[in-house]
Amino acid sequence: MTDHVDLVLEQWGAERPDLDVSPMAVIGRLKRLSRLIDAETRRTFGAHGLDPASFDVLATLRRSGPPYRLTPAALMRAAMVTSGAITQRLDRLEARGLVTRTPSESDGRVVHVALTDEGGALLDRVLPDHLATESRLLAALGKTDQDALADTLRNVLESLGDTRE
Amino acid sequence: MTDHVDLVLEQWGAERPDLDVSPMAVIGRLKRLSRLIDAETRRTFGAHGLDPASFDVLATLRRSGPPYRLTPAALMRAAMVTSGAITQRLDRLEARGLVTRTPSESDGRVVHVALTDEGGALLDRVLPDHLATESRLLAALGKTDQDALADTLRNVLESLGDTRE
DNA sequence: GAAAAGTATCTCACTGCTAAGAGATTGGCT
DNA sequence: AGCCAATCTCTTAGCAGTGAGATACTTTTC
Repeated sequence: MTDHVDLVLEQWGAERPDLDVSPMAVIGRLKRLSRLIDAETRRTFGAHGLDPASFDVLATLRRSGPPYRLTPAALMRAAMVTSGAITQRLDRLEARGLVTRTPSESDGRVVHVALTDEGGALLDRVLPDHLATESRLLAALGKTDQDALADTLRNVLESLGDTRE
Repeated sequence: MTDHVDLVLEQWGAERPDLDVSPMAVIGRLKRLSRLIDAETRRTFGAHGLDPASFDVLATLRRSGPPYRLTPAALMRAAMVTSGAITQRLDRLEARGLVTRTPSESDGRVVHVALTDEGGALLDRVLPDHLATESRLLAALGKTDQDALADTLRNVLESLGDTRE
């Protein structure tokens, strides 16, 4: 069977046979799959009145465990976005009462972002649906393939410096 | 070794041991890797005065072969973006003289987008650098692993309906 | 051959991100 | 103690995308 990227590779092979375009077989597919995943998960979040960015913040707080509180800097690193993006995400979530911002007592530069009961409850409602969507997206692969895929991706991420924290 | 997603999985395991979060091992990594790839390739394009969106259009035209001409609708499908995004990309590229827009003679609804000599020359300058960047991003994997990864990703893409055209 | 359905492109309001930098605070160094 | 570099959060301008829909043209159906 062949997918869109196979067509792309054939086209390059015909037009630029002098170049080795084999990295595109992986990177091109990662990009396309990423877009598909994004579109699908966006629908799931939308059904609960959320967008991927808001879900990401709520989930990061939720999985950090009690007291469900992190700094904007920690959220920024977890989400791989700029500080400006986090400020805006928090503005939206705070306006909806899903998180609170409190100045730190020990460090005047720092703010503590905490999940409200409402925010936590909303996340717990969305999470099972989200996991079902993710699972459906990977349904074509058996458990062994999924594990192998995760391992391979971890190797690449580690080589690029994506470590814990 | 462990990466950021391993930490995420551990956290969910502690906070919500009732849920099966294993799909995140794959999907979470795809998302993070995609962001890293995007940031890196953006730098390569930037060195040539391009952005990923512009490169994408130029490359799609270039690999389509002579006469290096496609419709906005074809570009839209290849890039997986909305028609509005393509219109804006073409506005920018046309203003820089990298593509031309000509109304179709056989179908009044259709426009032909063609690569100019300048656009083709620019793409041919960027492409080797871009391939080098992609290759570097995957340097941690051997050829066998890369092939296996490409195969697995193709399986998933096909299962989601990502076919040739 | 006229009406209805479909297709292609573009427009526009809105959203969310980045890049650059400002302002405030902290901690290490001398 | 005092200074300087580093850190943290927020601000702002600008950019690129989406979603909904307008417009124009073509094809199908009766």
